[in-house]
Amino acid sequence: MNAAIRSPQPPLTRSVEDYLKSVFHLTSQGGFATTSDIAEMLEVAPPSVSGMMKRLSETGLIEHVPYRGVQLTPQGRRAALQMIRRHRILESYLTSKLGFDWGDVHIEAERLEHAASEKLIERMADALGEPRYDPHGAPIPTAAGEIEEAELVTLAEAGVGTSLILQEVGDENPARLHYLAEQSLTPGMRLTVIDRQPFNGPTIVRLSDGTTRVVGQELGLLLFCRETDGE
Amino acid sequence: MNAAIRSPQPPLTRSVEDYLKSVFHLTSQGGFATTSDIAEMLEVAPPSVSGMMKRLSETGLIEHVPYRGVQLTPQGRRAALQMIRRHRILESYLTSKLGFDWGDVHIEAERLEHAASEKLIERMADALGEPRYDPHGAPIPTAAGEIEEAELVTLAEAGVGTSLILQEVGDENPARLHYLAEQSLTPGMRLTVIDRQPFNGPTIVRLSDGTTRVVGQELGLLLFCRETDGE
DNA sequence: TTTGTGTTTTAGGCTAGCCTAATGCCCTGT
DNA sequence: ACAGGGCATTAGGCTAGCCTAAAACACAAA
Repeated sequence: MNAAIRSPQPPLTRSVEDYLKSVFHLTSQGGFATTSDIAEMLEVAPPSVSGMMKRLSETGLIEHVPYRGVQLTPQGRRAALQMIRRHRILESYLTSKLGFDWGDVHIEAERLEHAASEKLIERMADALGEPRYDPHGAPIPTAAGEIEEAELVTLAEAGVGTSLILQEVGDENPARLHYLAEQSLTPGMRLTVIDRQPFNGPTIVRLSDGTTRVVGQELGLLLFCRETDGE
Repeated sequence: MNAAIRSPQPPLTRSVEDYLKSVFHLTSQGGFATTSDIAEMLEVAPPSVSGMMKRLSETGLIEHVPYRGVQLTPQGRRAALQMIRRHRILESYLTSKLGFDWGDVHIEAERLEHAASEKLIERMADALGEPRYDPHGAPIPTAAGEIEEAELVTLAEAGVGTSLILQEVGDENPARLHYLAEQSLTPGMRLTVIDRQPFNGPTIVRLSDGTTRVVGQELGLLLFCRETDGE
């Protein structure tokens, strides 16, 4: 039927792309993303989310269980992962090729990810040598839509005495990132947990250069680490 | 008055940026940009242009003479030149740093120019060594908003016997650009006009390598050249 | 001077996305 | 078992930007 021919994937709007990313992040630990969580993440009012969820479930990008929340369909997940790939490749490119600070790249990538073509992203990935992690240590989905899922522990909950490698900084706040970089708390750093103060107190770690750091709980919860006892 | 504090320049929307660019291009030879010319350039209906012109003249970006056309105010011109700078820096960066074909960069830059920050553009310009011309030979406005205005003659109207340097290709059509590149008709090329057929016929030119090209009027009108008799 | 033609503008309508206010649903705590 | 609180949804409205159809205008030609 001639009339039935329609674009296989009517291009998503910027808003839709943002909603999909939010749902992806909010459901990455499983479960549903709630209306108010999405609203908070995107800084819109909850009714705006309800409206959008309705549209997105009509177009098959999400599954909406009224009064419970939403999850991505396979199609929605694919679109979300594509956006996350774009975002992380852009962040990587901006830092390593254009001298951007790792605290500043998020906001820049946030705008560019909606405008960059597939081709541009792949050229950038190519120029970078197909990076697997972005500047914050977050895994970059492949062009095919696969993403690494590692079991990481936050520094704030790592056992005293364990040896760790700081894998990922789960934050995009420029001020916090700037501070962490000053403290050499960047992905790849080897850490040993020396001590932790009680009552959600700070964690004391030794770095590979022998110096120590005192990391409060707020920051400790953002530092995702891999245990490396043996090595 | 506290309440009177407002952002000095409420950020322009994508549409507004596009309209300003159109008006700039359409008035570059002086005079007014007409509603229908703008409509054609932006591929929208004339009433949409009327509506936008009304808004833009209220915000002081253009001067609207009803039933006659519009011109940019100094403020509008500044904004337009900034967009054109962005566009041309992006085109330059994409071609020289990311291996894009000069026929493909226009469409990519067209989307990125609305998303790229000032800072990104300046980093790119810096990485390129502050280029003065884009890949098509068009002058890049300075960050301060100045643009070179050269007196160029099109190949189709250049006198037989004159020596020329191809300065700028006034087209963004990928197919035509691809063809011109194949023919080595790219900015910087030295040409000598050998002959021209009557009745808007083709121009025959000799290139610096001694080979000749037969350039039809349609293409000839897009090749802007500088005369170089003496040198 | 009037008329005709083409362009511009006005009128009225649509969608995407956002908002606030009002209502509806779920679930927990008594 | 149900009352209340909190979250989600519906109702109704707004702006930007687009559209088509109708009206207004300018200007040239008769």
